[in-house]
Amino acid sequence: MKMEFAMTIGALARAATVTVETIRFYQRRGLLGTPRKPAGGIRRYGEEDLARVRFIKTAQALGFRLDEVALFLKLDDGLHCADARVIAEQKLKDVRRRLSELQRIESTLAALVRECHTRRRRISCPLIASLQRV
Amino acid sequence: MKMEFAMTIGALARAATVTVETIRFYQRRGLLGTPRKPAGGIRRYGEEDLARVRFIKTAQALGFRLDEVALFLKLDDGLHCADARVIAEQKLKDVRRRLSELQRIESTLAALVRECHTRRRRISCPLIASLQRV
DNA sequence: CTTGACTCCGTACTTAAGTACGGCGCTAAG
DNA sequence: CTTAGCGCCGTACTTAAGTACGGAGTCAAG
Repeated sequence: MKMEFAMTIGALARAATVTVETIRFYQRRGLLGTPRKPAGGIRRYGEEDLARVRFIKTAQALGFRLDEVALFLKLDDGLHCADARVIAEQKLKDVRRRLSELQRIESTLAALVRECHTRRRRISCPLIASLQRV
Repeated sequence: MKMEFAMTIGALARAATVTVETIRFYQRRGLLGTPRKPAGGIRRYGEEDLARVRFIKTAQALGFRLDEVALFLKLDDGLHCADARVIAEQKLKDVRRRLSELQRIESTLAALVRECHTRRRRISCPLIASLQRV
C-alpha cells in the first residue's frame, strides 16, 4: 500500500509547474480525470495525476500536440506499441521537415544580414530591397 | 511613362497567388493601400500593389510576422537600413534558437523511435513509458 | 467569528493569419 | 434586359493552448 499524499488542485499545479487554469483546461479536454468531489467539499489529487500532467508536458516538449497526447493516452495499455510508434515516426518526419525549412531560412537570412553589413552607404537598403525578390 | 495594366482585386490576388480575402485582410492591417474607388465603381490595382504583396509573402517565408513586415515597410525609405538590419538580426537569433530546440527534439524523438524498434515484445511500450521521464 | 486564501464553475478573451459568409451593387455577355 | 460572376463591406468564425474574470462556496488560522 502506497502512501498517497493528496493534493488540492493548486498544489498539483505547483508540483507540475503549471497553473490551476491549465489543470482545469486539461480536464475539460479529457486529458486528465476529475476526482469525485466529497459532497460540497474540495477535490483531491494523487501522484498519478501528477504523473499524467508530467506526461503531457514531456510529450508537448517533444512537439506533440494535445490531441496527439490524447492518442498516446488511449494507447497506453501496453498493447498498442506499434500504433504509438507510428505516431512518433510521423512526428519525427514532421520535425525533420520543419528543421530543414528552418535551416533554409537561417542561411538566407544570414546572407541578407551579411550583405547589409558589408554593403554600407548604398542608396537603398539591400535587406529591404532583397525582400522584393528572394 | 510606364504601361500600367490595372487589375481588379481578383486579378491581383491571382497574380500574387493569394486569395481576395487575404488582400482585403492586408488592407485592413495597413500593409497594403486601398485605391480610390471611382464613385460607385470598382477599385483598380497596379504593379506596385503586386510588388507589395510579394514583399509581404517573401518576408513571411523568411519567418517574419506581419507586424514585423509593417515595420520594414515603414523603414523602406532608404534611410533606416541599420534599423532594418537590427530587426533581421533579432529574427536570425530567434531562428537559430528555434533551430537548436528542434534539433534537440529531433534527436530525442529519433532515440525513442529507435528504442521502440529494437525493444520489441516488452511488457509495456518503451515510447509511452519514456514520456513519463524524458 | 471573521478574514484571507483557496476552490469551483461557467463564460469569455487572447494571438496570428487568415477564412467564411451574407447581402448588396456593378458590369460584361448573351 | 437579364443573369452570372465579381467586387464591396461588415461581421463572425477558425486553430491551439491556454488566460482571465467574476461570483459563489469552503477551509484553516487567529
